[in-house]
Formats: sequence, C-alpha cells, structure tokens
Amino acid sequence: MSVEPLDFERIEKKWQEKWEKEHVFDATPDEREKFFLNIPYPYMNGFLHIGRLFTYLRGEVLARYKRMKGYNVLFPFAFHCTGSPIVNAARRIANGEQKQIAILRNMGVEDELIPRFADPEFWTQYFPEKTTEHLKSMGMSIDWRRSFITTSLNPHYDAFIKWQFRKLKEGNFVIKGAHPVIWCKECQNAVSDHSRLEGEGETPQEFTLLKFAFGDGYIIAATLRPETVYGQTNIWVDPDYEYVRARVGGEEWIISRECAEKLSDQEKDVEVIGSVKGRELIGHTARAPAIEKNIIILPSAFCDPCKGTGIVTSVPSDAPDDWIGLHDLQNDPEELEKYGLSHEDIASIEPIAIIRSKGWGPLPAKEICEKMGIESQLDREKLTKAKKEIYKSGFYTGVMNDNCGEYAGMSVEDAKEAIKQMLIDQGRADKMYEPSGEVVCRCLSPCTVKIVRDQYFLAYGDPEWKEKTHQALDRMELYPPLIRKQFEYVIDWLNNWACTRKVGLGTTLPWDEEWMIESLSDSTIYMAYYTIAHKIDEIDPADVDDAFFDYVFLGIGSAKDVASRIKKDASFVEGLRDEFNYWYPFDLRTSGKDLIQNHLTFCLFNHTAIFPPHHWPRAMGVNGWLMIDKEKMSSSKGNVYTSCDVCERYGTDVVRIGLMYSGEGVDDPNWETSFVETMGEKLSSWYHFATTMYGTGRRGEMQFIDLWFETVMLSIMKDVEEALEGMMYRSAIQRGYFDLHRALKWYQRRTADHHCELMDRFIEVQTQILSLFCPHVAEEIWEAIGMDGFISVSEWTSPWKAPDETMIYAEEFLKSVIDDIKEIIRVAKIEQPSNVYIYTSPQWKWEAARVAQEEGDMKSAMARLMQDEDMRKHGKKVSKFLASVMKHKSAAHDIDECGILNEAKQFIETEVGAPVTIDSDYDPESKREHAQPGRVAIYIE
RNA sequence: GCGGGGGUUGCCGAGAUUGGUCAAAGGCGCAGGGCUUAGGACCCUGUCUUGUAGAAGUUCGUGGGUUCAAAUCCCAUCCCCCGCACCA
Repeated sequence: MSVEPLDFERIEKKWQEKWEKEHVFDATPDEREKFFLNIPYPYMNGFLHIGRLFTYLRGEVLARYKRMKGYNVLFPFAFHCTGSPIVNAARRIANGEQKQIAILRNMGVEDELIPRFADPEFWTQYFPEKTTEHLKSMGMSIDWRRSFITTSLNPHYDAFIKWQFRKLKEGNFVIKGAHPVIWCKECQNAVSDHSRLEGEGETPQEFTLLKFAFGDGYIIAATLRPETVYGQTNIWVDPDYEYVRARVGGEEWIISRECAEKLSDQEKDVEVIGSVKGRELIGHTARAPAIEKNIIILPSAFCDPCKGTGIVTSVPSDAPDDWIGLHDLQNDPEELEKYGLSHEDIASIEPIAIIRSKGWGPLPAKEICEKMGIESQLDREKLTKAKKEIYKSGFYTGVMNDNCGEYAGMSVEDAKEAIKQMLIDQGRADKMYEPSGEVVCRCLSPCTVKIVRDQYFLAYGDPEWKEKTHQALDRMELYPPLIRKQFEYVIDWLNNWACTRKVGLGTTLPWDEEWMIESLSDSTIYMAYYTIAHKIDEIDPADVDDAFFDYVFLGIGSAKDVASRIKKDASFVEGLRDEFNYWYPFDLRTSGKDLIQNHLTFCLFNHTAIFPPHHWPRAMGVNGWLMIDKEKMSSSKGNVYTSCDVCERYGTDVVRIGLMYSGEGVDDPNWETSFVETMGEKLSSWYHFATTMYGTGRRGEMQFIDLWFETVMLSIMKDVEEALEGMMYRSAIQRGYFDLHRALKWYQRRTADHHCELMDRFIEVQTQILSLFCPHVAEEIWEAIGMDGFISVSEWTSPWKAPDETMIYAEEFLKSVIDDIKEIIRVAKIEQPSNVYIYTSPQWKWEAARVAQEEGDMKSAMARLMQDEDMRKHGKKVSKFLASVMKHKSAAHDIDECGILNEAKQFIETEVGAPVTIDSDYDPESKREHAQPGRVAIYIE
C-alpha cells in the first residue's frame, strides 16, 4: 500500500483556524456537567521546550476526552511573570551582555527586537504572545479568552493577589520573623539566584561559633560540626594574618576582620577595638567549650579569614584537614622551631575517637587521608572530597562514643542539634551564617549573608494548618495514586515559607509595600481567577477591591453593593459569582513531579486557608521529566527542543502522539526519535485507509469473523476508556491504536470482504481515539468521511455492548491451530504439505476436563467420572488424561472447536498452503488420541 | 541516613495488588519473505538456546525460602534514579 504523505502543515492550519473562528474551545457555563482542569502557568522568560509540552499535553488529552464524553470542559492557560529572573535578564540586555543576547538569539528572537528586551515589561508581552501562538499551533484546546499575566503589570490580578494576602493575614497564616539571605554589601540588596554571577543554588548555611576562653575574652572558631567538640585537640590560626579584637555583645572576641563585618549584618553589635597577629597566639592555650580543657593554638595554612572567623578548631579524628594539618606539623621540625613549639608536646597530640559510623574505623579522617593518598594540607581538591564523604557517612550513620558525655549513644544527626543548643545555652557558643558556597553578585562583589528582619512567612509549619491540608489531601484523587505518600510527607515536612522578597516583578505586600510577594506564593489559588478572568477586564481596576473578591469567590456581602462599587449591574456581579460557583472547585491540576514539594502542596494549603471545603481541589496529577532518547535534556547536550523545532520537523500531530507515547506515571518518559520518525507515515496511511474504506463493503448479517472484530473493538474501547480516565496515555495509545490496528489487520486477513457497517464504526472509533492525540488529522478524516461538525466535540463512542469473550477465545484457538500446523511444517522441514488433517478432542475429554475442574483433585474427579458408564469404556485413558489436566491446570474454554474450524476451513487452507480435512476417520499415525480440549491433534502428509 | 520510585528478554517498555493461560504484550531495531520500476512505505514471518511433529532447556539485579507451581509472595543482599527546601 503506497501512501502519499499528508500535508500536515496545511491540515493543522486549516483546523486551527476553524476551531478559533467557531470558538470551539471557549467554555461557557451551561446545563452540562463541568470539568475544569488546569496546569501551572509557565514562567515567561523563554519559549516552551517539549518537556513542558509533555506536561501540558497530558492536560490537553484529558480535556479533549472529557469534552467528547459530554462534559463542559474549561481548560485555561496563563503566564507567570513574578520574580526576578525577567528583571535580571532585562538588565543584562540593557548592559549589553553578549551572553544574554546570545540566549535570546538562540531562541529565535529577531535581532532587531533584542534591544527592546532591555525593558522587563517587554518580556511580559513578547513571551506570552509567542507562547500563545506556539500552543495554538500545537492544537491545544484552550479557552484563550481567560489568559492573563501576573504581577502589578496586570492590575486586576494584582488586586486579586492583594486580596488573597489580606485573607491569609486575617486568618493568621502569615507570620513575621528574621531570615538569613544571601546579601551583597556593595548593592545593599539580597541577591537572588538569578542575579548571581556565580553560586546559583547556594543558600545561607549555619555555622556554630565556639568560644574559647582566652585571657579576658574569647577566641572564636566557626564549625559546621558542633557535635565534634568532644574530639578537639588544638586550635588552628593563620600565623601571618592579623586578626581583630572586637567587642561583640559585651564580650571581647578574637576573629578575622571579614568576620567582624559579617557579624554586624547578622544582628550582632560589633566594635573593633584592636588587633592581634596570628603568630602571637601560637603556643598559647585557650579553654575549649564542652570538654573544658585548655588546648594549644597552632599554625596552619588552611585558615581562610573569609570563611567563618578565620580560626578553626581542630578535630583530627573526623576532619581530614585537621588530621593532615597536625600530621604535617608533627613532621616539620623547622616549622615547630620557628614558632618555638616543643616537638614533644606537639608529637604527643593524638586524635580522639568520638564517632563510630558505618564503613569507618574509629578515626575516619586518618583513614580517608591514607586511603585517598592525601599527603599535605595543600592538597585542597582531595581534601574537599574527603571532607564531603566523611561528613555524609558521619552525619547520617554515625553514633556518638562513650566519651561524649550525656550524648553518648546518640545519633550524630540528633547530637549535632543538641550539642549546639547546649553550648549556646551555656554561653559557650553562638551562631553565624555563611553562603554554602562561593557566591558572586553581578556587581562582581563576593556575597555574604545578612539576617533580614521583618521577613514574612506563610506558616506552613503550623500544625493546625497542616491538619486541614491533610484533610484536603484525603478527599483528593491523585494520578498516579502512588504519589499520595509523597504528598503526605511534604505536608508534614514543609516549614514556614519566606513569602516576600525585595526585588523582582510582582505584587507588593498590601500592608507593607516595601515587600514583594514571591513567585511561589502568588500562584497558589489563581485557578479561581480563571473563572472570571475573561470578564474582569470590563471593570476599572481601580474599583476592584476586596469586597469584590469576597463576594465573587466567597459569597460574602451582596451583589448590589459590589455592583455599585464597580459601577456595574448587579446581574453582572451575580454572573461572575455564578460562573465561579459553576466551575469551582477545579477537577484536576496536573504538572511535573518536581512541583509536589512546593507548588502543588502550597496550592492545597492555600485553598484550605481561603476556601470552604467544597471548593478544595478535587484531583492532582503529576508526571516525570521528559528524556530525549534516554538522555536528560540539557543545553550542554544540545537536545533541548522547543515546540517549534519538533513541530516543523515532524508535524504537530506526530509530535503530540510521540510525546504521549513516551511514557506515563511518575517515571521519566522517553521521547524516542525513531518512533516519532515512523509515526507520520502511519498517520498518513490511516488517513488514506479511513477515507477510502469508509462506506464500502458487504452489507447484511454479520458473520463470525465480523462478530469477532466487533468484540475485539469493544474490549479495546473499554480498556482505552479506563486508561484515559487514569491519565495512562501510553497505555491508551498502545491499546487504542496499536492493538486495534493489529486486530484490523487480522480481520482483513480473515475476510477479503469486510462488513460495511462494522468497518464504518471501526473507522469512526479509531479516528475518535486518535483525535485526542492527533486532532488535526482526525478532523480531516472526520470531514472527509462526511461526518457533521468537529470530531473535537463529537460524542465519544463508548462500547455499545459487552464484549463476548468467547469470540476472542475462539479466534485464539483458530490462530493456535494455524500456528501449530506451521510450526510442524517448519520443524519437520516438510517441503510442501499435500494434506493436513485436524482432529478435535473427543467428547469424553471435554466432560472429564469439566469434572476435573469442578472437583479440583484427581481422586474425587476420577471417582465421579467412573460412575458414568460411557466414561468407564475409556478407563485408563481417563486417568491418564486427568493426570495431565491436573498437572497443567489448564482449563480449555467451552467453544465449538469443530464448528470454528469448519467455518474457517478455507482460511486455514490458504494460510498453510494445503487442503485441510477436519475430523476425518483417516488417521494413519493415530494422532487423534493426542487431541485435547483446546488443543487439536494434527497430522500432515 | 531519611522519604519516594525502580532493577524484565538487543533497546524502550507491559506484566507483579488477584502465583499457573509467561519464553513473558506492544513499540523500536535487526533478519528473511511478499508487494513493487524501486522502496527508508505497507503486509507477513522470525528475533534466549537446542530441535526432521506442534517440543525441551535455561531466563525476569543477586542469594535463599514458601508452593504441586514464582518475573509475580516472604526474607536477606547489591545496585540505580528523584527529593531533602526558600530554587520560576
């Protein structure tokens, strides 16, 4: 069958225009049952790649299915602009940064437009516009009238978010506190991830400051591992560095100058009053916290004044740096001499084993240095790796030794917190923050950590709120169901969330306008906004106030009052309220699995805070991350395809079905290029088949094989519906396309002359199933075969009767007979069979098999059968047969084997290429004996 | 370490909640044949090993166990992936 390829581009355009012109996907409340589904709006700093598309298509397919099932489907879309990435990128363009310009250019932005991207607002126009265009060209069945952008650039949405936050505040869901942020001293501003030259993803990390009593004051050492204080043997300083004496909260501290500056940003009163050179401290002792022993101060090369206090406590048992530092010093008489240290004293310092952890002996630091061949404290790279490894196993598997006072036997994980707290309570320790890695601001200054006061938090840590959110989760359906545990875990684990920022686009916090609401916090209940988004623009934004939202979303107040505030009729206001009530709650929100731990759970939390239970979400779904030919998408691999890339290349329908076939569930789906490449031809071929076969064929009563085909169809249709309801699209395509097509092929093989009505029904069903994935080609076929209206809104064909399973068994039986004959011919290397004899099982074996199944054991079955006189005639054969039935436990289906074979005699003959005789008396090799129910005997000559 | 998910025949991926019909669907790839001017299209056949009668033998991360029977249940063990936060 040679097939002319379809002109996908023409077909796509044609139907997209028609859909748009006739507003096929615009959703308006009516008497039908509604189905409201949505997907998290994307952030508007670029075009969509096919990973995103995959997620969106999962919503899209369900929207199409539900629509055809008769639901009034609302499937909206919007654009997220909140946060700093856009602002930062715009600034980079304004500064003429080539890297950023190249990013835009590579996306396909025209050169002459690039200067306009210096203005953040332009991003919020350009990308939503382009994204809309792209999604329309993907054939997404979205109600575009309801789209919007976020931030104050959209005053209506801005008012909505302000209303939401006032509600949250009223309900005491917003609390206030101090919060460490990455900070640029130069810019006097918090430095968000995307404003960094280096250090994306680094966050403030808490160090414990240990106070070593020294003279009238303290030497301060910073550590990430307060639990190791029991293993302290000495203190490290940089001999050549000049430390400062500083007055900190009434005490005198010796710390690095850099540290003193940082501490002043961390809620400490710091006054530098003098200085002291590192070498002046060497050889002296200071009293160590926890162990309350005097330990000696020694020189080292690895003290970094920019990190912590520039002074380090030494735990050679568990810190590779300390171990190797000590080791170096002990073997360097010159150095000892230089600082007037006693060789004996230093040599006598030994590591103290304090933690036992999995896979390590008592002194892990020593062990790993030896294992990795670390020979000097200057071997920074290896040491960093060693530290990481020791820390991980120590922290997670370690248990404190008996020499750790009251913490003996405690896990390191618990002891760390406990010991730190104890030291702080005793006044022997304090805290400071450092970035978890090097962070450089775009102004080229290195960043530090500042504790910001008056930070607002959403109180996700509140147990009552958690409880309510658990209730919401319990009422919700999840796709796939196994993600429920993950959600439960996240609800419990989530803590207070810093919900305001100083920079970026967004909505200001209504009661404290210095603050901007952060992007994960202004996107939690906006699904409600979709229900009125297409009408709210009619109102002057200045008039949109809390009373308006109170009425529309919560039914508080009166329509009349609201109407006069917004200068509209009461009926308009009531209409909005009705529309919200009609669509809400949403029936499904679906997204990538990464959003479980933030957005989706936030969404749930916020719904419980603001809406009554009957407006809480009904279902959420997630999916994995799209892989491209088994590889992660990444710009370095150059396999980040945008929707335009692939659609131009393969055609939209092919891309759609390729994506939907790539996987389901939470596992990462895999886009297979080789599969996609074959799909276009398959679609073309289906178009030609459907359009030429429709309305052809024989009429009148159905024959066996017609009924068989009908049964298979019905059975597949049932499975497809089930798969679709569970968002298992790969399975749906598997059954609804590949399996269905296989059935068609067999049907055609079995009968040269198909039944007209049945074939028509088949073409309709197959095209409808395909229409979810490949709507353009499907519409084209629908039109070509003369159906009225759009297939997109046609009534879904459900199974019109229950499938008759025996039909399927019967045909399976026939296939197995043919396969057996062919196998015999093959294995016996029969050149050209002249005659094929088939013998069906004698009646008594059917009877015996039936009894065997009923009785369940050999003995009683035999006993019962032997009561029958006819049975007794076969005597020994019966027992032999029974034994084999029992052994295989194979139950044959009760079908008329002889009838089936006779009906298909001609077909068998063509398949095996020889005349066939059924149940002949001619049986030269006594094959007949071997026949059993479900398994004929065969003789070939 | 904790929480979650996995390890299936060349690759991808079903099957596991209800043990047998599982040498294990389907897709892709590969091989042979048909159709054909040709075919990367389409259709058929094969694709763990052996095999002159439809069979047998070894397979479902590894090692045990339960059972007449295990990819499926139990125990142990190894390995992989994701998250562990303020990041859109």
